Amino acid sequence: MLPMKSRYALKALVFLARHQVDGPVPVAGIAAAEAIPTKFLEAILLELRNAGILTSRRGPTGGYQLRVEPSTVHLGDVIRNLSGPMAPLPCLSKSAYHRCTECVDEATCAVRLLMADVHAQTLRILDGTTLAQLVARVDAAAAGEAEGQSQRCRTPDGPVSGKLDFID
Amino acid sequence: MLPMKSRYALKALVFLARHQVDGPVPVAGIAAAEAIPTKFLEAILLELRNAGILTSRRGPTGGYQLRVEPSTVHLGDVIRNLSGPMAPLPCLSKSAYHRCTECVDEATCAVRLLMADVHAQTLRILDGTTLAQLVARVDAAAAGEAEGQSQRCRTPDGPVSGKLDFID
DNA sequence: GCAAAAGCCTACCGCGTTGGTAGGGATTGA
DNA sequence: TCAATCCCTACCAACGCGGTAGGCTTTTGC
Repeated sequence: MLPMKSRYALKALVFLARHQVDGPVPVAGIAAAEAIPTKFLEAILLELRNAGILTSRRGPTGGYQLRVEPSTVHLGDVIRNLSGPMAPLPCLSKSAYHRCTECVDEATCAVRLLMADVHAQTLRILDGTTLAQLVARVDAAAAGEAEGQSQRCRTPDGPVSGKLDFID
Repeated sequence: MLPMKSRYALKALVFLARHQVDGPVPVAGIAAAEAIPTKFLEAILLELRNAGILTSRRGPTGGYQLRVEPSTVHLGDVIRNLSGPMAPLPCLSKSAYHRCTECVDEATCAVRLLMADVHAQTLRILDGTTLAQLVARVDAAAAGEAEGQSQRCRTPDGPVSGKLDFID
């Protein structure tokens, strides 16, 4: 499960990308628009600021604002900054690697071989997608929804999106 | 993070696939070979038995044994049975779907759009890989290791395995 | 210069899940 | 009948998650 912290952060970033021209947006405004607990969001935006993604201004007319272009914000970094490494096994994390105590031989560990693929695909998507691309996809989805789904699957430079039909 | 339950289960299944001909294998034997706490593994194998993947026999010469062919065991099902749905968001799970309370519009939710791809790829790999294939990959890795890595990347009908170089 | 609006900082906390352990009962083969 | 093995119930400590509370600091507008 993706932690609430990361979910809220992504929503807030999309919101801020949309309101770039408006100057600083106060936390309360974002919280209200996206239905996020205000004080919790406060802590999240602070972390994003410390990560260099946002800037802040205090006092009336203050608030948060993107520091960099949406096209340079990689979503994997956002999640990593807020919720730590995404590796499904400690032995697959580069930034926080450590051996699985139970692993007899890492090179031939079945679990590791399997999850390495999962991890690679996850990173390909999350680090390969920027905030700008995500905003574009939301726009496309909104357009498709409004126009009665006439233009489905218009995912720009999009991921596989094949017709998978697995459970869960 | 993949829970220990699922990791242990996968290791045990690979072990059992290797020892199919030996008849039932006692829990203690698997636990010793794979460095898994015995009583914990006991509970796990019981669940796999209730899921129809294993059979058991009691008394001396008893133990656990695969009930079905390794080529019919899909690893996604193993993980689901032991650790529940794998969806990164509740609104992406088919078996345990429920709306995110904070989600204003599900169809245009940025987080959902993004994670849907991640989830699809995860399912493609985990539900698309069988126990038999996993055993084969372990063998291939062991062979490659022994032969001084002369035959790398021989992943049979394998996943992408491109040269990704992301952090974490 | 003062009030109000906003960000910043520290501390705390209930709850559920994870990763087990303990102990014993039920079966079954030698 | 003994011992190995599976089966079942109960319990439990530790940790992370998802917040909440309360106050301090900076800045703007009047």
